[in-house]
Amino acid sequence: MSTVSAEPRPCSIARTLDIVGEKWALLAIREVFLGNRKFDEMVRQTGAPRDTLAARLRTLTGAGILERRPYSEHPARFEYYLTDAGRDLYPVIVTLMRWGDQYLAGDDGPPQVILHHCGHELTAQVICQACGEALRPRDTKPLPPSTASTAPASPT
Amino acid sequence: MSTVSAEPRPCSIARTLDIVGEKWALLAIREVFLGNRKFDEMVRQTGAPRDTLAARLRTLTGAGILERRPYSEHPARFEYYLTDAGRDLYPVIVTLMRWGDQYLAGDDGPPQVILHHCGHELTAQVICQACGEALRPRDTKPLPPSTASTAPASPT
DNA sequence: GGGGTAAGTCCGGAATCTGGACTCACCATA
DNA sequence: TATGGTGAGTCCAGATTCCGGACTTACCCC
Repeated sequence: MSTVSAEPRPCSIARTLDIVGEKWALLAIREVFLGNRKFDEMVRQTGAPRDTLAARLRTLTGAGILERRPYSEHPARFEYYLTDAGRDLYPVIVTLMRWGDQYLAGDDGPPQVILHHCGHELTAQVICQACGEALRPRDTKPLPPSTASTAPASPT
Repeated sequence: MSTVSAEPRPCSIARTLDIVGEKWALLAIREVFLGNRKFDEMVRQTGAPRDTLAARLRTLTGAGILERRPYSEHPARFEYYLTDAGRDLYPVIVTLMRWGDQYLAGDDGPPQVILHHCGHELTAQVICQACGEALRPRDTKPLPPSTASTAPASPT
């Protein structure tokens, strides 16, 4: 029986992208990281259509990445804060940024520099948490998913 | 003069997302990292509409992230390979994956395990390249862009 | 009163996405 | 020889989403 796997690969990357895999979503998150928590400010800084941004903020709030907090009652006004899950997207943001700095910066260099508290400008690097070595694609090998998911939990 | 900055923030993240900031683009790249270089295989594994995937592959090829190489003449057949720029997207892929593993994995745990050549399952971690410390948002501070871009290269 | 700020919503046209069918050229099998 | 599969797309028509701009409501300040 060769079930020709009509289904796409189950994958954390795909799942993540279903939530944040869109330009304006990530840029909204970027703004919150930069400290801009207000709708209008995000519109200005990202250039997103107000409509679209409103939709994204709803999605992100619903997904538990942002939290919408009122800071004024009568003219109802809100600010967006990162949840823990949202803060954990920082690595995604900074790796995207690093790639852009490397491949898309103009003559002026990176348009935005981030300072690390160690005193240096931040250059994000990804390592293997176990051994601390800088990560290179060639040093990794995906395990066949069969190992984990086909076998119904038989820890032979 | 309050030029209300009608322009969105110049930003490496935004620029990067203009190229890879879409689900199917990143998933196509994921497939190539996993060793699936052929169009049909990518369609199967990602679930992307053929049309859309074809468009994304064109974009990525044009952006210098993938390279399209023929492996058969007469029925013209092609494979996609990562360029150096493409390989440098690995950090983005693995940080996305890690987030999904953390927040969206079901009871079965992460659907895809990657083995590092150190012998451990890969858990990607982002550090500051200068000091080696694990990166936390609170330890970073964006420099006002004025510092770098307004001043026309005066290294005072 | 006039202008600004703030957080959206509403609109209609434009662009994009989608699933499915189709193509064309080869190969393997019965 | 007929049948079916693989592979890399293209074509289509309908559905969805995106976009920019105008609008709303409620407050504050001068």
